[in-house]
Amino acid sequence: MERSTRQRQAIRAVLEEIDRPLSPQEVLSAAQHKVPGLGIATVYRTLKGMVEEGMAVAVELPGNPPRYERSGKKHHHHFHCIACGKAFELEGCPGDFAFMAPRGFQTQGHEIVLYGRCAECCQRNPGATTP
Amino acid sequence: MERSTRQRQAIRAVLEEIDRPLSPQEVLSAAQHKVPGLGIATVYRTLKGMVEEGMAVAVELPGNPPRYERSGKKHHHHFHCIACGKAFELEGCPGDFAFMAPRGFQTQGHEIVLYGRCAECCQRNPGATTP
DNA sequence: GACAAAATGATAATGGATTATCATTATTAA
DNA sequence: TTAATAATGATAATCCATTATCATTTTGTC
Repeated sequence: MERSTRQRQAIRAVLEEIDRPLSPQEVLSAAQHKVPGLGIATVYRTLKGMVEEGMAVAVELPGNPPRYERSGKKHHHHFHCIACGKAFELEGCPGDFAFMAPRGFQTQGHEIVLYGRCAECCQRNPGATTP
Repeated sequence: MERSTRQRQAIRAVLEEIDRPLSPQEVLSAAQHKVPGLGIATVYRTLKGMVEEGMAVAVELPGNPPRYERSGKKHHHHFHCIACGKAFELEGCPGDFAFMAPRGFQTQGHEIVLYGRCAECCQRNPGATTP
């Protein structure tokens, strides 16, 4: 039977509260503020369970192990900071890209990833930013 | 000293001839037609060397180990077939996506990946295709 | 052709992420 | 409360891609 433990509550809360895809390690760090002794194995187990239940989804960014965000959000994409490594959620999507596919190909979906520096990293080491 | 071996010639030829990003295993299979005894270690070694020389670049698709294509192509993106797993090159790019980044973020690049079925896989199991 | 050195191929070793194990702890229903 | 058992945490084990090792082969030079 599914039991409601402090650990699971903490992990679920973290994914509710932090609106960007989190790696298992990031989930661990954040959830340990709520449940100090929390172990990484429990994080993996809980994330896996949440994905199976449809409560969370894995977000795959090129060259990285999966991160996790809560499911149910509307179609969106991500920003990957090359300085701190964090992933962020972007709002909206510029459209359908099926027209890019060669003749005879059947497009079912797409992924867009922006790379650059997040606001925090731009501050830390200033330069041109999105106005 | 850099020596020109049959193995390297074969691996380089494969990347010239096949215009889509290839995994080390795909490179191995293709190059073994030219050099039967070719080993996977040589493929990894040669690909690594080609990237260092700037002759090839790694292509990272979400959730996959790097594939390799020859460098020098103009800005483009990729299509990933969910049926056969092959990656394909797409022509052109619909534009700049920096406007999608939140205020304060500095965008330096972007990646687009289309998912669906390649022409060959559509044929094998027909359905709607790009007209 | 002979030699020195780079390259190869087979495979063991490595590294990082994820999963399994298992003794201990915590939750839930009675 | 208690009993039954699911969940946890520490860590060993696993998995897979990639790299290192090393005896053998091949290349380029004389």
